[in-house]
Order: sequence, then structure tokens, then C-alpha cells
Amino acid sequence: MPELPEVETVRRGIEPHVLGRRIERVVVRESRLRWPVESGLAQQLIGRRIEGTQRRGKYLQLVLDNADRLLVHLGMSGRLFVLRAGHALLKHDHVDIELDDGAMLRFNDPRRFGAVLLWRAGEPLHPLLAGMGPEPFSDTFDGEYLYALSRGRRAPVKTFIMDGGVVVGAGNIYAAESLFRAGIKPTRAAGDVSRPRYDRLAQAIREVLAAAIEQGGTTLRDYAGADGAPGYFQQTLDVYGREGLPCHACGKPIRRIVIGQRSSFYCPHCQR
DNA sequence: AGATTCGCCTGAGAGC
DNA sequence: TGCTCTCAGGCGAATC
Repeated sequence: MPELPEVETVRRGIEPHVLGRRIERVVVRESRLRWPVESGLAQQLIGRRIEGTQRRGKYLQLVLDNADRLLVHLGMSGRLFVLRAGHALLKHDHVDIELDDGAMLRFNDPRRFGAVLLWRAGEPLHPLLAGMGPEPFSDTFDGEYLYALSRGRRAPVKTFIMDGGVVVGAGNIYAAESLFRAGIKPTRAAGDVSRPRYDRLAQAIREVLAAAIEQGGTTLRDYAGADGAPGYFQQTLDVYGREGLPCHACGKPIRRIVIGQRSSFYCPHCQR
């Protein structure tokens, strides 16, 4: 399940293959994604040169030479591969973007929770990008920010940091890992977490995401990088998916609970 | 406004 | 072998 580190890994993986390339052909086999792929997409893209790649939250962006941007969201099961044009077709290969050197970006997404959208130059900030919280590596994201925003909130701190309007990138896996590193119990009300502990949490979120990016993301079942390679951060996980296994810090068994319909893992001894 | 629930999807794995 | 059931979950929209 691609979260921020996985999307960043994909961005880094495809960038050298697409930079400066011109789009020659676009094939949309299935337009029913999270939002419909617009019918004129191919016409909008063909002939454009790709000038850069960016990421905002979990949205990957191809910046075109007319300043339009192609937004790609991998949803839960989306993959973006760099292949040679004409590569054998697999089930759920929904969109191809063929480049002028014979390479091809291929979007595959079994569950179709992903999206491929055009954000045209001159249009206001795309609605899906508006209202997003700060990037975890930006200057505006720190303990003070989390502390101020959380006052009066009774929702669990895990739910709070997973809210993309608070900060982007703390998906289920990384929220759990960050809370473990910060020693904070995930069920604690966001408004009851002290300022010093939010300092630790903000730092933990940055550390966990940075480490995951370094290791190419976390591969549990669905995720693979642009070259098809898995990530390796799952070997570093302290709590996620480790129900009943000994805590890496104290040896007591990791507990699994459900918070906001999502599996949550924590160490009842180390996290308070 | 904040919190909660719903709905969209398919594949993997368990159980029979 | 093959069917049915459950679960996974990002995130916008709707509802409480």
C-alpha cells in the first residue's frame, strides 16, 4: 500500500526515465478509477515534454512544458512502471504513457482506488491538493504546530496525525511506527498530548519517513517501485504487523487494536 | 467544526 | 478443486 515513502520512491525511480522526454502516445484502457480519467486526456498530453517530477503528499506530478501537471495517485494498489513500449499486457494495466525514446510509463491498479488527473496551468490549486497539511519535511511542520492544532481535539492522536489536513505522509504504517518511536499510546486523545511529546512525535515522523524512503519504501503485498523492485523498510518495522511478537525495546508482546476501523499496533509497555 | 461512517474495488487467504 | 466469506485500506463525501 503506497504511502508517502513509496510514492517518493516511485517518483525517484521514474524521474530519470521521463525527464526531457516527449509524450508520443497515450492509451487509456480503463477510465473508471477513483475519479474518471478525462476522455480527452491523450490529446492533452501528446506532444508535451515532461520537464520535471514532483510529489505533494501521495500525489505524484509530472510537470509538462505547458505548465499543465499530470497528477497520479496510486491509491491502495496502484503501481507505476517504466517499461519498453509494447510490453506484454497484464490485467489491470489501465493507462500507458509512451515516450519518444521507446520507454513507457504504465499505470496498473487492481483495486482502482488510484487516479490519473490533469491539473491545467492557470487553474487554481487542484481541489485534491487544496486543504492538505504541510509536508513532514517542511519548516512549518514541527511539535509546536502539532501541539497548537491538537488543542481541544478528543480524537485519538493516531487518527489526528493520519489526517491529511494535519500533515501528509503519516499513513497507517508510518503513524504506528512514529508513535512507537515517540513513546505515545495511539489511543491517547490528541488534545492530551503535551508539547514536548509532540516535539518528539514530529521528529519521529520525519525520521521514520526518511528511513523508509532510504530503504525504498515498505512492501507488504501490493507495493513495488518503478522498476518492480520491492521496498525493504518492512524489515525495520517495530510494531506494524507484529501482533504478539516481542517489542524490540522491552520484549513484551506487541498489541493490535482497531482505531477508526484501522488496525493499530503498539507496545503497551513502551507507549503511554 | 470535529468526529464518525460510508463507499468505492479486487486479490489474498482462511474455512469448508 | 473450487466456492464463499472476510479483510485490507486512501480518502472524499455524507452524516451525525
